[in-house]
Amino acid sequence: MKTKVSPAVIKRLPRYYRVLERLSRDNIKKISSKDLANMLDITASQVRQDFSTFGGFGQQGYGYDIDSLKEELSKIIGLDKQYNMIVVGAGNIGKALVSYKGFKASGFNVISSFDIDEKANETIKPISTLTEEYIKENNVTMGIIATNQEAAQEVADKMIKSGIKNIWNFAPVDINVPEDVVVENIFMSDSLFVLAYRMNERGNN
Amino acid sequence: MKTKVSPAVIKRLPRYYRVLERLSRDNIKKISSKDLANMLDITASQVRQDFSTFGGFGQQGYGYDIDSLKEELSKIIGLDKQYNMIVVGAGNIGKALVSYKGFKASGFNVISSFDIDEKANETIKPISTLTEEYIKENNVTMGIIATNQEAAQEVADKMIKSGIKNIWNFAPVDINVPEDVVVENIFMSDSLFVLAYRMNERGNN
DNA sequence: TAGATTGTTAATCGATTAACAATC
DNA sequence: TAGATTGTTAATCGATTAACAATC
Repeated sequence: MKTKVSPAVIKRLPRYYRVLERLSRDNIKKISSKDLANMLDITASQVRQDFSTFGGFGQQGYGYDIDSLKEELSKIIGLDKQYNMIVVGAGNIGKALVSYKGFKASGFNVISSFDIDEKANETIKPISTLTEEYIKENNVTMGIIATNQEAAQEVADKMIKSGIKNIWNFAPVDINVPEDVVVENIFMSDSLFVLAYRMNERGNN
Repeated sequence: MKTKVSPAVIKRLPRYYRVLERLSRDNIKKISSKDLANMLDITASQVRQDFSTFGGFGQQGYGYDIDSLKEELSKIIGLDKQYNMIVVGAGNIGKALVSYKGFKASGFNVISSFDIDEKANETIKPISTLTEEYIKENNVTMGIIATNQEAAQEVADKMIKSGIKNIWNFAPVDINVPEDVVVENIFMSDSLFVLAYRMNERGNN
């Protein structure tokens, strides 16, 4: 068990988990690093190296027990916990996140939506009601920014002031936060631009 | 000008472009690698190294001219072109992508939506009409998969059969494609899981 | 000219892969 | 037991950073 897990390893954890979930659903009991590596298009060496970071979950001559490996990864990532989240921004992305069932199934609950335009209604609250009290009372630990670029920083500041320390940002801009706040970005247009680059690199019209 | 640009560099191109766009909008004329690096939380050395991959756009003792650097990056990424895209999957994500104005502004046009459930209407076409002829006639070069996990592979196959060689995948599953097809994934839950991991690592409740 | 800052080469750091003894 | 496969150490590869001569 290392004290500091490398970012490269952390980024692979969800991918391992995703594959293990499928194998488990298909009632497969064990898998070798070689076979798992093949499924993920990486090397067996890397699979073993990665898992050994957390102590090693395999058995020589046998491989890895899928259910217990999945269980271990689930704990490592923190999927054995519940997360209450709020989303700010009631555009299409915001709505998509609220209605998507997959996150809820993993313990991520979007408990309410806010919007900067004070178009309050039953489902969307005005942002003025996003307060420290609200965050505490509802045990909110994650905030989702689904606003446009312009509003993102302001919304982040408001979240942080209310006590949120973990932010999932969908606005296409880097936000500045104090050191103790964690931000994870989904920059869709960055991904689209990379697709365009790779398309042109290959002449894939 | 290197023949093969490293993935790490490619991934940074959209970020450079994003910052340069803002600077240009703010009417700033020049910037040094040092200042640009500061804005992106990377080193000045990396900025210069990255740009020199493409030939070097700066001037000693001066820095980089923002507008011309932005122009160069735009060409490198391929933002001087238009891209016609179709999206398959008319759930929330699909709808969000269709309605988002930001992509269109960069030359990415979602020209139509399809759905596997043949709930055809004026805006959403039945997937049976996604044919080679349609793709050719409408000059479609990118396909977006916004279906659930189960349908993703089938949709990818159909896209490829119709002649699409570039896929932007939002379904939470790796899809298998021939060598000449480019796939760029947005795995939202992977990002959320990484956020959870980092939150727990820091005890950020 | 003198100061600033690039582009590039060399050094360092981190991540991936190979190899193999340990052992189920 | 013999074959399979792990966990780990060492070697390689790739990416980042440092340093500095070139030059605007």
